[in-house]
Amino acid sequence: MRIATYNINGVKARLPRLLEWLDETKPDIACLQEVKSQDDGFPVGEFERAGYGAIWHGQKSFNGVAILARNAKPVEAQRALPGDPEDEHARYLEADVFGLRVASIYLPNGNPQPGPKFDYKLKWMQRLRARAAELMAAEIPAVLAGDYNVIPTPKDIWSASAMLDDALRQPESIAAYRTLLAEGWTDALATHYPQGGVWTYWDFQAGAWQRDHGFRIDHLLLSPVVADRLIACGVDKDHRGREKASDHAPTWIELAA
DNA sequence: ATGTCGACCATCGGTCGA
Repeated sequence: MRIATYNINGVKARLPRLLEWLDETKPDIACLQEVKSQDDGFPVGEFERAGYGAIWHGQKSFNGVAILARNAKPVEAQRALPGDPEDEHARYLEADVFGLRVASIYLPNGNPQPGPKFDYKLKWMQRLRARAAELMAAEIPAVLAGDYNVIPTPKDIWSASAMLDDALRQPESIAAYRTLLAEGWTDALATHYPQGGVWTYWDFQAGAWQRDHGFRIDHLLLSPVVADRLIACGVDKDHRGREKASDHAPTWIELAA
């Protein structure tokens, strides 16, 4: 079973590319972020024609997450991260599908830092930790997939000295991410590629793609029983280089049946 | 230092977020 996460940066602008990717790679589950569409503008019919059931949490202009499943409809388990009723951002969706609990996560970017956006990011990460701990305590087989907006180590960016002032590399952001790992979650790509050098994002600016100035911020975190089933993982890098591509590449894991 | 892109409002450019 293949599970992918893909920050698509606008579902309407990327729809042809997205349908092409689904057809070429046939993930069983696809977690999407930065849908950038209101609920009623989500192209559910296009996905259904492609053989994918979908649930989504939309928002005008920004954010927005979705979960697609091949020849199945995910059963929604949680909409929005618990812990702050005043948080209106559409950044979290959780569903049961194919015997797994799957979350699609669009973690706040947090720039500029310091500032209120960075404070929001760190509070959001505390809430994610609490939710993840609930799933862990209940021993639910789970995959927390998405754009974490965290560069976990210096091996996860093209230059160890790049972006040091950025919210994605702050010690507080990295510590919050590492706390998840310390509590039993497995970073699938980090486990499979300990040497690093695997990117999932290349900025649109400054020729970052052409220079391979990327970094790794799209992560799949696996609960223990799911980690035991991990047989392969990777990044569909060539999709980043196509016409009208997102600035992220699809990132995936393969689980033993 | 800068380089791009999508959504939106409301046009044909500016603003925001990334």
